[in-house]
Amino acid sequence: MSKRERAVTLREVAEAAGVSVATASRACSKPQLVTPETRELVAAAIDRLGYRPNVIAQDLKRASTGVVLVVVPSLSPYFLDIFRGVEAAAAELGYTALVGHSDRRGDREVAFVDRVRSRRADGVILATSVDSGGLHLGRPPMPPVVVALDECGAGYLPSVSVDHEAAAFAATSHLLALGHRRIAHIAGAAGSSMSEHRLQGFRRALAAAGTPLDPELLFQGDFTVEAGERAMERFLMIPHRPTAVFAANDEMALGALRACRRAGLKAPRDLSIVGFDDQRIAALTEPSLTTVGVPTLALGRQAMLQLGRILAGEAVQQKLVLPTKLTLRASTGPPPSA
Amino acid sequence: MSKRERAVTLREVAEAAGVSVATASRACSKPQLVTPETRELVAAAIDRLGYRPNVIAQDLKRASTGVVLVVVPSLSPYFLDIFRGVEAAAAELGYTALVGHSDRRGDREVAFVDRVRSRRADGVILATSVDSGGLHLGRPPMPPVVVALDECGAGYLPSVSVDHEAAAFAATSHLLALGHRRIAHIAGAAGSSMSEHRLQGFRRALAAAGTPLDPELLFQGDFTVEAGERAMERFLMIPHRPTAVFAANDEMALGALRACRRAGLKAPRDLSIVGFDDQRIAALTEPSLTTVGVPTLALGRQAMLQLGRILAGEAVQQKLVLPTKLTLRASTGPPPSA
DNA sequence: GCTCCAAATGGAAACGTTTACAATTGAATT
DNA sequence: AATTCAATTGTAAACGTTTCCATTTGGAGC
Repeated sequence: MSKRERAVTLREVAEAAGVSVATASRACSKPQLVTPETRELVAAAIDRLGYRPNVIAQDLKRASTGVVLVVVPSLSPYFLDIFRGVEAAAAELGYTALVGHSDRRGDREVAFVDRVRSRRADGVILATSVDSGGLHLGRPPMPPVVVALDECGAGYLPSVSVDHEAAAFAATSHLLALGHRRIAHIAGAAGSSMSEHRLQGFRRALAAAGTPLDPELLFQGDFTVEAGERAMERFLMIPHRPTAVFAANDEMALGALRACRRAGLKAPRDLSIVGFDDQRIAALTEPSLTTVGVPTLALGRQAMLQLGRILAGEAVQQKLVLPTKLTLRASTGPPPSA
Repeated sequence: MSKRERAVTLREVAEAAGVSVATASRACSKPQLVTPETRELVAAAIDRLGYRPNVIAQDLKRASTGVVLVVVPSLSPYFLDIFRGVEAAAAELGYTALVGHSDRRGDREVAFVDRVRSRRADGVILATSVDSGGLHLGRPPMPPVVVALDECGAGYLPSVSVDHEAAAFAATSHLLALGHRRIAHIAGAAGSSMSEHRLQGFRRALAAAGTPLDPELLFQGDFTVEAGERAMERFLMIPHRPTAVFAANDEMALGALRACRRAGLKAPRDLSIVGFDDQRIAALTEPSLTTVGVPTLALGRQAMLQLGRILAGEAVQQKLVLPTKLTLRASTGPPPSA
């Protein structure tokens, strides 16, 4: 233990000011209940002794901490945008937001939710794949948790998300409209419901256009740049190779782009590429990336507002869905044959 | 307030198990002090009632939280690497690390340090520019704070950093050795001691080589990609333009690179560029970036170890300096005339 | 001058733990 | 059989606040 000297308590302040502890407490937190003179007295004592309230004691008494935890799978700019959205809304509601990253490990997710169970935080926002995470929330009562971005497959947790399926449908339709017929898909991490919805949207768009899906044009990725590279390398070895690729996120689209360049192919001349997420980097690549924009800030903001309602004991809408926006940039164009 | 039902307390567990609160407490935290039978009894009751200890109460009693806060200026991958270093060491020492970002705002830094003053955290690691931040730590006793990456100019806080000046000297010397004589520098944010040390190293290298510094070749940046672009645009307008540029971080080097490409210049053929930090992206740019590697993980790790010592009441070495490493990649070469 | 009331204050009980101390056991030592 | 001791448990006092309740005070209204 530290040999740091004991901190100043409210008792000592009260003594120094010549008032009772109760009055000192009131002077701090409910100034209107105390005469201006006593207020002055206490303020002077606080200043003189360098008193800081012990928030842990306050939290224990008040049975709440004013802290919400935002759990993200990785500390990447994308998720941090969601966090920023949460943070802004949290500030408005008088909460403090802190980030924690789960590294996509279920046990770490549970550890964060446990912080709520053990009263170290008031609520949790999970911007992570709940279903894959093995997050078992155990017996009721359900802790105040809101899922952001993804949704809770089991349906027992409120969520704020986007319609991944519809967005993927739109992205694929864009490629079809440009004239592409052989379109490949690089799927996201297996077991993530986000990945599955995006894949379904892709499938539905092809079906709607009457274009059969060649199983060779489907690659099981995991959201990393490397997966994108491997996928594209595979696609390029197919005799009748695809003229367009729809990746389930920007990172994989980037990997695909890089593999193309290495193979001497230029997008969009030889091949069109579409990403998903509209991460900052998507606008900066060469060529810039056509991608599906996800309203990360709004997602975080709404998740926090939902959580706020839950914490206030209000009822909340179980599923909130925010709109996406297909952003056309330089990586897509008509197929080479056209 | 929430209409959530009151949580199960240790008292209820004790009653259910037919033992005293003290025994129940011991069964949880000091199992060796209790007979196996009682242990069983308590465990069963805990399970039956779904008891979770109230950590806030524990913290209050123990007068410590086991939490350390890592304050970073921005949630960028670079700082998150430092965080990861802290996190790993924290886990070894039995602490939990949480990130907070200050947005380079002094008041936010102070707010985080205040969290330890008000006992919500045991210590703080500041991976941020202390001197510019207006962080006034007020009267003693000094809270347990360690500065990482930067150092505390005023010298009243222990720090773990690298020798920015020597690293900048090495980077500049590399360019000189390649034959460059007109070398420009894009400086970091004004008021950051890191920026100043890097600038000094640059100056000293030129001086050591007997090369005078043209004031036109010095640009005051702020660590952003945009600053790098603007700097390079300025440099390219100079009649006798530089053949090499040393940027105070990778982001600005990237901006410079991009401005070059737009101007139709190719690195390293027409111009050499050196960055600082060796962020992940440095290896992925086209061309890949020659840059000064900063041991971010080790920096975080050592900072946490220092903090651990302080919290244990041990004396610590005031300044710890870790080595950097110049990583040669594809963005540097001999000047065009050579 | 008396009552009544609001405002200001103090005393003390909470909040849910941990732990110092005391009390109770039963076995081992003499 | 008396003594000592370790092991196990219980009682109660903390930790630093907030807040309920009671008490004191000084006017205002009669």
